[in-house]
Amino acid sequence: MQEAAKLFGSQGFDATTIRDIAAAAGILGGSIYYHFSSKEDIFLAVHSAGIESITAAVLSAIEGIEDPWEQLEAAAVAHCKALLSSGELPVLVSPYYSESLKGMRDQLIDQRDRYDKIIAGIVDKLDLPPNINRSVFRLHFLGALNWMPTWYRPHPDKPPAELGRQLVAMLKH
Amino acid sequence: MQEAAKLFGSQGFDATTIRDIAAAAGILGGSIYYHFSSKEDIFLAVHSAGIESITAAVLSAIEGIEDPWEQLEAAAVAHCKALLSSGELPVLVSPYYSESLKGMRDQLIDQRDRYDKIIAGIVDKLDLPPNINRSVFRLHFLGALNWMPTWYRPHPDKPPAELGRQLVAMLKH
Amino acid sequence: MQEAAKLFGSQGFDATTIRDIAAAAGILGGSIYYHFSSKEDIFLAVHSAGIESITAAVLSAIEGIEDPWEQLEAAAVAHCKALLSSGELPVLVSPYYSESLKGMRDQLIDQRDRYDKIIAGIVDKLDLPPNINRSVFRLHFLGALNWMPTWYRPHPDKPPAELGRQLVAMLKH
Amino acid sequence: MQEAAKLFGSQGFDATTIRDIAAAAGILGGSIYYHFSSKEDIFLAVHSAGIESITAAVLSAIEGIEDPWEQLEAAAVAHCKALLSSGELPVLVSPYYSESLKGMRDQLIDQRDRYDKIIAGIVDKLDLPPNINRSVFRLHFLGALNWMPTWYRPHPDKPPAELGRQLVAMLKH
DNA sequence: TATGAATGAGTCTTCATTCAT
DNA sequence: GATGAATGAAGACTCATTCAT
Repeated sequence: MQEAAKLFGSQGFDATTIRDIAAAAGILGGSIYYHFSSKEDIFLAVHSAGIESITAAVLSAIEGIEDPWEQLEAAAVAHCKALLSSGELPVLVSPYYSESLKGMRDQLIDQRDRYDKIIAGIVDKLDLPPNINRSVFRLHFLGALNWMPTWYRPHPDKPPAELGRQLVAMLKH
Repeated sequence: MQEAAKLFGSQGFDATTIRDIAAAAGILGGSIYYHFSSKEDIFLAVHSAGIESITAAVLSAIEGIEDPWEQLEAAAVAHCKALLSSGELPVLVSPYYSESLKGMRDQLIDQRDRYDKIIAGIVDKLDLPPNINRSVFRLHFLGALNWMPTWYRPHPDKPPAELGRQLVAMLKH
Repeated sequence: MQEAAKLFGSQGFDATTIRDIAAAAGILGGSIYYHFSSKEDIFLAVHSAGIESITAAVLSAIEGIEDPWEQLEAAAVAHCKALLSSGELPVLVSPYYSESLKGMRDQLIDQRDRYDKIIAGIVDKLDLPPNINRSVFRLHFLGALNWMPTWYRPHPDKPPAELGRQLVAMLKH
Repeated sequence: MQEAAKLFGSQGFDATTIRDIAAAAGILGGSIYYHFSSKEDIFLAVHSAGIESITAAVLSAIEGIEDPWEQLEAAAVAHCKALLSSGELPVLVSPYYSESLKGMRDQLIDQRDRYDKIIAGIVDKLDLPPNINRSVFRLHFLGALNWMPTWYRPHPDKPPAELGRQLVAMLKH
């Protein structure tokens, strides 16, 4: 599953083949089916574990922090680290960009739901101008974060954590 | 090309087949190759046209506006409209999520470059606290925008334009 | 037809496309069908012209020569020149190597027949040991000649004519 | 591979489809790719085995023979038998007649090289008039032999072996 | 005579999946 | 638990051929 996470995370669902995953795990394609019943099954498992891990990282990061803005910053930083410091990067793809993923759409959304709620909880406590819709705020906040893998290339001056801090600085009034 | 744009935009590159595109255009698969020499070729053409259209929309939206924040808002609104009001929606996918797209990465980035520069021009004139990195600002701004197709479902209360306005409201100090 | 001869001669029947030929002739694929009714048709025409030209070359080369061995040498030299000094090289492929050509087999053989008879006429007059079968002699003679394009690369020390002379020197007792 | 050899040998590379080969082997098209990674791969394997088999046949045929002309005859006979008595006929096609084969040209020539050297060794020891170039001699000798599949049809009066004997008789002074 | 556009069958190749061993 | 071998559907792409203009 670690190997699968790496592959799905770096190549996407369609471009990752069962044989890729098997090879990375040191077995043959067919053997995968002893452990999982389908490619979607693997993806769901990997996705779930990814969400789990990012959720745990965020929860532990905001623990003990009172101020909502500071919580948001801690969450952003944790999210960035989990997403960008590859290794076994959490799959956080959008069902939007792949027809194949659409079949799993509902399950994927379910898995992500708990994480979304945690962020929503923080956003709710934020001191925001009345014209700001908190739901849209959350979606744009997560959107900016999730788009990062698109452009981010490791660089000493801009560590993942810094990108999270900057985002919150941009948003905090 | 309009049909191809719709399909690429809604299903992604891998999941869109040449036959899908041909069928949508009312011809057969093989006939596509009279007009384009490969699937990548079609994508590049569609992507280029998409960028072109969104660029034109933004340029015309900010024309005559002096205040940078107002420009940013106009740009965000134009971007949202172009991206979300389907019809001939501009393909603005991320090469990150598809191995196949990675082969075109450089060309895709080249095409997007001019648009990026326009946004960068606006961001440069913005009155921002010194601790904000303008480059990161631009990337998060565009990231939030580009992630929208992931979650947006048409709804009378939240027209595309409103999402753009909200984003700028969130960022403006 | 000159262009078609060059292409068929250098790439073979299967690898030469109607569009290749058309492009070489400065027109478009479809336009070919005003002049020929099929690809096979073109090939047959080109093949026929090729045989015609090699036949003419050989006939004119042996004209006025009395001695059969000298005739054979003149024929070999003419054959080599026609086959190897490209330009519009005569197509002399073997229906053996291409399933597609097999459909035309009989017609191809008919066309080649007259040329074969000329060589057979020369071989008949040759002073040969009684254990040599003249028919096999002719076939091996032509076989060696026709295989040349396989290995021959233009070289000042070994001009096409010399290869023909050598072959006859090898055979003459 | 035996089936592939037969097909490549009788129809050529282009006209032999993967499905042909698979069907002859009693499996489906896709299954081929478990054993070979491409059509060229199969051809190379078959060609190599063909050369190997003809080489072995010739080596064993000339073993124990001292006289070079007798060696040449033994070699010619072995070559003819291997080439014409189908069964698992060695592919010995010419890269000249197929554009597709040209891509493999160098590898094909490499494979054939060892065999060429064996024949060259025999030709070197031959008692030949000084005006005969031994390299050209070898090429014409092999040319006549390799062209045989073009015209040979099994016939009790002219068994493959006899054709080899005749060729050497024609050449021996 | 030539063009532009389309057809449709066919080609190689890929890949998730199955299953007997 | 794993392997080797196969399946079969699907995909991109090619190309001879057709035909209205």
